[in-house]
Amino acid sequence: MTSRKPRSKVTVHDVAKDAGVSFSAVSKALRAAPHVSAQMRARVQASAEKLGYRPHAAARGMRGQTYTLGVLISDLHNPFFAAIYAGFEDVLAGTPYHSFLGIGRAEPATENAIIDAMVDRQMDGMILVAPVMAPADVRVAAGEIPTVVLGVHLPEAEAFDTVNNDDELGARLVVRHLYEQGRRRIAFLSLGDLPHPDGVTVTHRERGYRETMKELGLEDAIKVATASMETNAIRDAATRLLKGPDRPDAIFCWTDYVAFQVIGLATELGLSVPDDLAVVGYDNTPYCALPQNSLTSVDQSGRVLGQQAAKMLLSRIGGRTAAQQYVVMPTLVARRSSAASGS
Amino acid sequence: MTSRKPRSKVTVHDVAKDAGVSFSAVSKALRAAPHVSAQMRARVQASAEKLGYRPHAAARGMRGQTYTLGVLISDLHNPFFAAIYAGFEDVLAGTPYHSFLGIGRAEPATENAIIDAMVDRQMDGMILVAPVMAPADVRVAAGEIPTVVLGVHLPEAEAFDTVNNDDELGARLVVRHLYEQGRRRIAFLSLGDLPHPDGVTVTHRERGYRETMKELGLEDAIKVATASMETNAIRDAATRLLKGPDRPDAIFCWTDYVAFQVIGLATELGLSVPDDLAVVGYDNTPYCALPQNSLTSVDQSGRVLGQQAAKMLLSRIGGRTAAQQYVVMPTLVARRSSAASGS
DNA sequence: TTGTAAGCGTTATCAT
DNA sequence: ATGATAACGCTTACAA
Repeated sequence: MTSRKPRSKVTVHDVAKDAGVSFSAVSKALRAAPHVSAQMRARVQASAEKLGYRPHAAARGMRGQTYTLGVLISDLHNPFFAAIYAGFEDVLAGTPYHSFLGIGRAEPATENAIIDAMVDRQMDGMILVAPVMAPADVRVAAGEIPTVVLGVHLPEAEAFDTVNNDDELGARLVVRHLYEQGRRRIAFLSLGDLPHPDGVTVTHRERGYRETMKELGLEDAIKVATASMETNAIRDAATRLLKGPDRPDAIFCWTDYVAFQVIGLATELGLSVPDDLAVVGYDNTPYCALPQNSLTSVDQSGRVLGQQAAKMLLSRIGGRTAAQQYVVMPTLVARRSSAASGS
Repeated sequence: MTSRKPRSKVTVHDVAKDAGVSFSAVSKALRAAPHVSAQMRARVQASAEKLGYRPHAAARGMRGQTYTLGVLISDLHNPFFAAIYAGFEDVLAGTPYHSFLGIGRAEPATENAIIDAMVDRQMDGMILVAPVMAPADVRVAAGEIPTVVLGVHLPEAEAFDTVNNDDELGARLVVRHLYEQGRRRIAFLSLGDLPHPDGVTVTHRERGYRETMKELGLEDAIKVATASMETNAIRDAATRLLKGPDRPDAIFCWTDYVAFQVIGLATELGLSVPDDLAVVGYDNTPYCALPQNSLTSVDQSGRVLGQQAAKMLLSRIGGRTAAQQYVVMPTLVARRSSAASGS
């Protein structure tokens, strides 16, 4: 049973009066600051509880912390981010912090504007999830408040921490799996129009793809197509692949949603998945498991990534200054979409 | 080209010194307050620009507005909310306001905690998207800051505005459409375990379903199953429907994701969609259009809902006190999943 | 251990 | 039209 009490604008002064102590004692007692007797703490807490005291975040922000963390997410559509955020909340649940999301729409200008807004609001820290802004700008932003970057490889980072899955390895797993299933003409469907491709996950996935193809002696079969996230762009790029010469017998898509589009298009064109065409995605979002997709995908355990990012942010807020890099190993989840052809 | 300048902690005092005026003049000039000469405004703006001045939101929050709006969203997984948020941003783009999201996880306690956090941070207003908390608590919350509720029917609302699609009509469209396609044993797969079902969209959809079934003389065929949003719960409920006696020839699912699960399960059970079973969803999310789903669904134009909610919130912040109710008409988007059987 | 006092950067109210 | 001054509610030295 939850029930809201109307906020009564109770201040430290009111609590102090009720408890019969000074207002600064209240401030200390409530934050469990040092040099406060247990007796004092008990009295203050009782009064605060009774009056329904809630600290005024703006006032706090002027001198101390706001207990607010910002999370910049590039795209609200991708269900993978929901998993990341869930992990984030797992860790924050036991703390006095609250988190709020800003949506960056995968535009550098928007991302920068949101970061400004977070800094202006004196947030205690922020997590940037798969930002597409310039790495140089990330560096500057991280100089303003404690920052953890998730989903961009910036190993030379000093002012902030990074959390990633090993995208190159994920791509390697995919290509080797497809090879084992008998595929040879394996194409990679990548993300186009990236303003700052360096370090971005898709760039690393492409590298893993290219290198593994070479290792397998398939250098001549390397084929990379690109498309922005608009439905039509994906459709056009996939159509060119499937109707062009040397039709691939497998398409590795940089993220699941693209793979779903490819499966749909292939079906429309009368191609059987997986007999005529194997399709693989990345992120292992919930839709992959649906039988009509049954999409092979790479799982990078978003929840763990989110948990790790939150832990690192808290420790950085706690005073750590040495940068940390966390990398989790992805795993391949094989489903029908990449079964051996003719099986 | 966007480039971040390091935040230099420039205050109104610094700007005042540079411009050679008093700091209070700066405050007024920058907000375009009345009784400020054009000359003064120009000088102040020039200095502010030069120094990279950015108002300190926490300090603002203590006296005036924070220019921060909160958006409470119940579930990050549902791509429909992305459309709503896009509409919201459409309107906010031309204003000095920034919006931040809190994720309520469809739990009343979490929702209340987030609203508290928003109020404590002195946000200027909030939009609650499909909250599941008690209507009484919504009322109390709305008494604290300007509020617009989207996705809950509360026509008696006084302290806040509401924005909705006509869920009852949406359900009517679905049932009549299925009837026209020759379906007679039409089941409704609803959401279970709702702590406060009154006014919630799914409740209205169920009502529309029941009433239309009666109007069509199908009262005896009314069958309502419920499932929470967990994958297993949906699967179990759908299995009971499809393996039980009097198997329905159509299932109307309260939201698209449930419908995708049903399509998958039906396929697994060897049932043809739409020949053996028609499936219909609600929200018309992007996945509906994929050929492997080709899901008939009800479009409630989330973007328009979001735009409307934002406009109403701004006008309420601007001083309006009379409550407003906005209702948009949904439309049915027919696809293969509900085609006439045997066609 | 507790209380006093000084800010934090704004906005708003008053003189001028 | 402009400038000085008093809040806003809190944290944090510093004094008692």
